[in-house]
Amino acid sequence: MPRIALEKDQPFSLDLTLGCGQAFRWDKGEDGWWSGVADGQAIRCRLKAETLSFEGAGEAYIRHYFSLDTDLNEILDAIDCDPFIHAAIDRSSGLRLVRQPPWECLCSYICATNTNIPAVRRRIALLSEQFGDPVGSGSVRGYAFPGPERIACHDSDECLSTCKLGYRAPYVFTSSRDAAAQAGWAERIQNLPYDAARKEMTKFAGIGPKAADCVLLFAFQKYEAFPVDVWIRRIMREHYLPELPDGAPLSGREYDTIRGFARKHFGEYCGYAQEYLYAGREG
DNA sequence: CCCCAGGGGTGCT
DNA sequence: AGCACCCATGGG
Repeated sequence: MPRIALEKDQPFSLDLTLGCGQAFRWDKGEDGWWSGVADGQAIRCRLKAETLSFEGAGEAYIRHYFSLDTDLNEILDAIDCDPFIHAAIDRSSGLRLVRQPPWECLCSYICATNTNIPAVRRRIALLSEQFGDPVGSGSVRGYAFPGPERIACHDSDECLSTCKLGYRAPYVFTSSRDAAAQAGWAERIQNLPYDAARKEMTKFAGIGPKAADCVLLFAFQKYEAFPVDVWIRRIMREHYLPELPDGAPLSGREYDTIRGFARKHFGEYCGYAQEYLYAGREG
């Protein structure tokens, strides 16, 4: 079993990283091992003391996926600018943003509109079982997330009817056609600055400002992105922007107010601040 | 039965 | 441009 010895001064919590809701394909078994599929690899891993054990992927991929090359302390120092975020950082120390496969991430956040995390996980699992290839062997098995062409090759979004996507099915289908038609879309987005990348992302069907910010943060490492959902909005109103309305639907203007405040207050890594705030929701 | 959820598209004004 | 309304599904 391959292992990675973590550097002493670099905090890393596997539980917080995989359990915070940024990725939808990981499960923690009774034995304490996490299992999931990423980039067509069925992976099992466990963190004990300062050692990350893993199988199913190469060391370079594991380091890349978990952003182990990122100096987390530098980022946390940068966003640690008030007592509330300081407490959130203390509470969730070691949470890292992973590097998700772009297409899977895009699809995941189309499926994440107006719903909850368990339902999103089910939809992504169904899509993988329905359209993806079985991968792995022995104790590590699963289904690869299907490339866009696996969905785009069908005649209509009816092919998605078993995946419980509801009104999101036509969005997934249209975005599959779109992504399949332009092979280099992810590299193009990756090479754009945040604002331009965000504009490009919202051209995909079913991707609005919120979903675009999630994909930019979780798949493209655009740490200036600050996704605002009902939880983050509540936290920001209660702790930073008391003048925000309570109860009314979140308008585009209010979204930009919150996003703009966060960018100025937390700085260029405000996306990391968002995830630490989100991880501490409900308590 | 209810209300809520990591919202976006459409259409009206 | 800003706003109202609809969307289909699942969790609690």
